[in-house]
Formats: sequence, C-alpha cells, structure tokens
Amino acid sequence: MSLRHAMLGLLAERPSSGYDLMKRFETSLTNVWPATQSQVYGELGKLAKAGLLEVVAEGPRGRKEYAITPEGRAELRHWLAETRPDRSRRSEMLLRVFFLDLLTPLEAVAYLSTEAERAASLRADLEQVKEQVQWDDGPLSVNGRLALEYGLRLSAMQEEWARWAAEQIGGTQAAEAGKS
Amino acid sequence: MSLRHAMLGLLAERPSSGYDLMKRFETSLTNVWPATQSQVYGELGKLAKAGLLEVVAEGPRGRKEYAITPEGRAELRHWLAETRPDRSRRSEMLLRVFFLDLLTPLEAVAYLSTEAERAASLRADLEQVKEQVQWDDGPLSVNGRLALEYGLRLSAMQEEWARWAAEQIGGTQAAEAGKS
DNA sequence: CTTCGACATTCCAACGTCGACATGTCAAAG
DNA sequence: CTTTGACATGTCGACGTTGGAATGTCGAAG
Repeated sequence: MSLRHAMLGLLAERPSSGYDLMKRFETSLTNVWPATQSQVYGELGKLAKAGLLEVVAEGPRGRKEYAITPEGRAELRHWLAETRPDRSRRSEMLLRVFFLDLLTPLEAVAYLSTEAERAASLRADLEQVKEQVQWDDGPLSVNGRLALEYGLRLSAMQEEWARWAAEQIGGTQAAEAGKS
Repeated sequence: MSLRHAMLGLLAERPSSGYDLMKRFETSLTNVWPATQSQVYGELGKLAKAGLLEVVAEGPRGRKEYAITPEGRAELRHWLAETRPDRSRRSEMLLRVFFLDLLTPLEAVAYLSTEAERAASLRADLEQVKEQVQWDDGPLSVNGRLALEYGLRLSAMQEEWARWAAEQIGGTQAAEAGKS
C-alpha cells in the first residue's frame, strides 16, 4: 500500500518519468521498498487519474514526465504526519529458527553461522557505502544517513545474535563450523 | 510462499485440525509469520491433495485432524536444510525516514521518538514473556528462546537507533539556528 | 429448553506484488 | 547503413495475502 507514497515522496523531490523513477527506486529505495516496472507504471497511471500527479512534459520515445500536485503533497504529508507505519513483520529467517530442532545440531549451527556471515558481509558493504558516499548535506543525505545507520546497526545485531544462537545450540561445535 | 512450510513445521510437532492450527499460529508464530483462517484452510486442502498431509481423524463438528506424511517431512527438511531464506526486507518505518525532510524538524523528531517508545514497550513486553514462560526444555522452547532473544535484541537496537536519529535531527536544527 | 460462546469449515472478492512479454524509439558505434 | 544498447511505456496472468461472509455443531450455563 505504501508504494504510492514512496513514489509521491520521490516525485516530491523532483519530477521524473516512469523510467527515471525506476532507476531512483533501484538506487535509493531497493533495500527499503523494492518495486517492479509494471508496478511503477501502473501506479503512475492511477495516481495521475486520482489527481495526485500530473504530466508536466512529454519527451522523445513517448516519455512522460510526472510531477506531484498540491493534492499529492497533501496526501504525502498526511501519510507522514498522521498515520502510523504498518508494522507487519514477516521473517522467513526467524520462521526457520522455530523448526531448527528438525535438523541435526550440526546443521542448525551451520544455518546460524551462514546467517552470521551474511549479516557480516552486508555490514561490510554498508560500511563501504558510508565511506564512499558524498555526504554533501542535501536534505536527502541526512535521511539517507539515518537509514544507513539503521542498516549498520541491524546487521551488527544480527551477526551477534546468530553467533550467540549458534553457541547456544552447538556449544563447542559452533566454533568448528564457524571456522570452516 | 513459506506459509506451507510453517504449517508443515507445526504439524511435524503434532497433528492438528485447521482450527487448532490457527490458534497455534496465533500463539507462537504471530510475530514471525501471521496467517488468516482462509489462508490456513485453503493451504490445508492443497497440502493434503499434494500428499504432504493426510487426514488422520474426524471428530464432532466436521473436525478433520491433519498429520504430516513422510513426503511432507521430506519437503520440510529439504526446505530447512537446502534452501536459503528469502530476504525481502520491506520496511514502511524506514521508508518514512527517507522523506522525513518533508516534515518540520519538530515533527520528524516526534516520529522518531514515537518509534523509540514503541520499541521500548515491545521490549518490555518481551522481557515479561521471557520471565513468565516455563522454559521446560521441550525442543520448541529452545528454538523459542532463540527467537525471543532476537526480538529482545532487535527492539533494543531499534530504540537506541531511534533516539540517536532524533538527536541527529535535533542537533542539525540547533546548528542551523546557530548559523542564522 | 433456550441461549450463547467456542468449535469448525468453506468460499469469495479485492488488492499488491512479481515476472514475463510485447512494442517501439532514439543515438552512437561500427 | 545496420546493429546494438539505452530509453520508454504498457499489458498480462499467476500467486499470496487480507478481510469478510455464510453455515453449521456441540456443550454448558441459566
């Protein structure tokens, strides 16, 4: 349901075509709210029909540039300021944890170790992003920094937890599996 | 896609009717993989047709008790041991963070503070669960403990992050004010 | 005997997401 | 001049999730 709001948010910063929007989704919002082409173009049409967006320019190849309307801004603001985020957490990773006793302790420890490594490598990636990105203090970069820091802390927590959990199950076996 | 596996997992522990299964979902898996009635009953039929489950008893009110078959167990094990969890993270909470500059600093700080409080209260709840639950060392309670600990660490991290983020914005605001 | 709450199943319409397919234009490189 | 790759939009069917409605049985309390 918040795809529309993600799009309104991006278009509030600057007008874009569907194609541009897709690229902006891929670079900045992939980790937070992924979107496919069909979804974006479909929603673009709906939002325009609803008066929250309008076509402000047409270019080559049938390009249509969309901009947010005052109604769109109002809707966006309303969403941000007056509604609570939907907190429906669904974690396949955690679901598996509930059934870990169906595996041998060795397999279970291997699962948790893999999780730990995945988290560690994600964390390393984010750490690199943090250093590479120009924090030139546009308004987006402040928010981006907050989100990045969240990812950093989350992946750190996940790694620690997974290592701890592996130890709970495997005891000495955890160290063995972790090494390999 | 993993609803089927969640159901297989629960039925691997003990046979249940759809109604029972619903209650087990609500008590143990709500926070990890919520499911609705229509979903559970629908999937029950599909899994039985596919030979992963079978009806082992019929009771009063049309009650049908389902048990996992060897094929079902094989599928469950395969899922657990030989596939990687789908990690599609979608966070409306974080999406909002990207657009926080559309609010006044005061409103943004309010948003983050609310998040911090929500995390803190969740953490308190989980802490209580931790103490109330009988950790009688069934096989489920080991896994349950791991999952609970994850929730504990996650909510702690979220609270810290939200407080930190609120400070970042408040601090920026102070700096701006100082400049002018 | 009636009522009420827990038990119990089944069906359906609507929505969001996903992946694939179809169609076509324009600019630059070979 | 042809090919290639980026640009650009649009449609489709399948799937999983959601919420609601319909239907009915059984046991216990009043």
